[in-house]
Amino acid sequence: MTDVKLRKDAARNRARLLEAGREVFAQRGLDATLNDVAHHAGVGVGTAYRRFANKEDLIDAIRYEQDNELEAILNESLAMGDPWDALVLYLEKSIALHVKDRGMAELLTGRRVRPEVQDQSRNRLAPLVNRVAERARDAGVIRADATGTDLIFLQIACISISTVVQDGPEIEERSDSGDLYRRYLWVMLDGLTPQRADTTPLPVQALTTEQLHALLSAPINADNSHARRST
Amino acid sequence: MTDVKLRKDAARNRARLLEAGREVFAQRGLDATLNDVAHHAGVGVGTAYRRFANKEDLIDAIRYEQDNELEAILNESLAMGDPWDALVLYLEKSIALHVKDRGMAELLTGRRVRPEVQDQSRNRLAPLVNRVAERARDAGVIRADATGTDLIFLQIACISISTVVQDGPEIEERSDSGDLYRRYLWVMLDGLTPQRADTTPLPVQALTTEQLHALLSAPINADNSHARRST
DNA sequence: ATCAAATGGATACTGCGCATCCGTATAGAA
DNA sequence: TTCTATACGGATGCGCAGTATCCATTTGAT
Repeated sequence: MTDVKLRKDAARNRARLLEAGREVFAQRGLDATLNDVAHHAGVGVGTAYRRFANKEDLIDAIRYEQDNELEAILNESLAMGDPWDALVLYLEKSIALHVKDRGMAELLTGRRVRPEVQDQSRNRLAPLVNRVAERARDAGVIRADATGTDLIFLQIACISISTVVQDGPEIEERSDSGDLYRRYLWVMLDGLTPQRADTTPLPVQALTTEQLHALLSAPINADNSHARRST
Repeated sequence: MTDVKLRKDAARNRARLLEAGREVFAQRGLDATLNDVAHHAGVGVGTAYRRFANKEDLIDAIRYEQDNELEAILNESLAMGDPWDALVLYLEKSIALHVKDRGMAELLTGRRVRPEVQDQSRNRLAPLVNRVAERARDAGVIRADATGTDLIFLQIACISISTVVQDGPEIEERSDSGDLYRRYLWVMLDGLTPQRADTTPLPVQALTTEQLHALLSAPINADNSHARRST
């Protein structure tokens, strides 16, 4: 991962920048400046640009760390005996992570990254997510047509709700509303339950893992937040 | 609404601009330029700025029209005999509208507007949404603790999912994936069902209408897309 | 002691969205 | 038909924000 060998101070500053990057991006989103990160790290802008050629590089490095955390959650989930509890643990923990980290959320929700990074990330995590879904399905605790991609979209939904809530002001007499997304997480979990599956089949098929991947792998877009093809 | 009296050509251009604004914002989102709208309307930029002092004014005017459409859907829903069908009709139609209109979606999902406009819009629509929820609740087709604000967040969730899907490329051999959000709409509808309500109470209370309103009424932010308080 | 490596931060550059300005054209009243 | 207030078009100026560089100075390693 790290290049060859760095001088002691250089290595220290690199670490500081990574740390600062995580904090700044978590709080202000990926639109934060590399200059911002440098300041937050107590380091000159020049130094920042020598350690990471551009913001994208820093983001890639951070993403690698984040993927480790997600993988840990998935492994913890898969180690559990009860498939339902495993499913719940994964969703709750993964979503909580994204909700606390705006940058991470943007990475999941559409922000384009270098395709190789996207691919690597996916190859590592997707199979685990699929297995979580599979176990729950085989155990009959979720409807038979539920898939791993459903879990992803379910997360996206919850995170989006949380974003809307967080962008607003603190609500009077109820500042704990950062939890609100959990209400809808549980509505959806109830909806995944097999009970009603026979009476109301879902109107649209789930995406396959490949389709989801294709969806999230559009050509990298220098422009950040909300790209859109023009007419 | 319209000022006093406009010269014939001026009135015509105003109408064209409104029309063009709807189209452009629907397609490219509210970040599109007033200059863009002017060109799309086949009108000079100067004309655009004479009819609408700034982009915000144009958006307000458009929003008024959109609220009419939403109100129509709500009335159609409330006129139906079956509360469940009414609920489904409202959600399906309202979400479909937002999915086809990126600007409208941004208006619902966090984009700040002039408080008066926000208030007016809310005072018109919120009671109707609440009534849709109330009817379904009283009929026992959704869990007893479901509220109108739940319907709003459910919409936000679906719209967000759709946004993620749309921002990606067309999926091979399945370009109809614009419907994917409906899969999750129905998962959530199943989740609202009273069946499981007794075994698993939701972990977080719904917001009251007032709380939701407070949430969506942050001080107007000149900056658009994704404002966030800094440290 | 020596020097390659690293540092900091002022600053140039670039691109973009907003809005104005003014010479020209037109509606519509007299 | 004449006349003038109104409207038109679009080139252009302004300001801002993010990116990245440059270079005089300091620091680490041998």
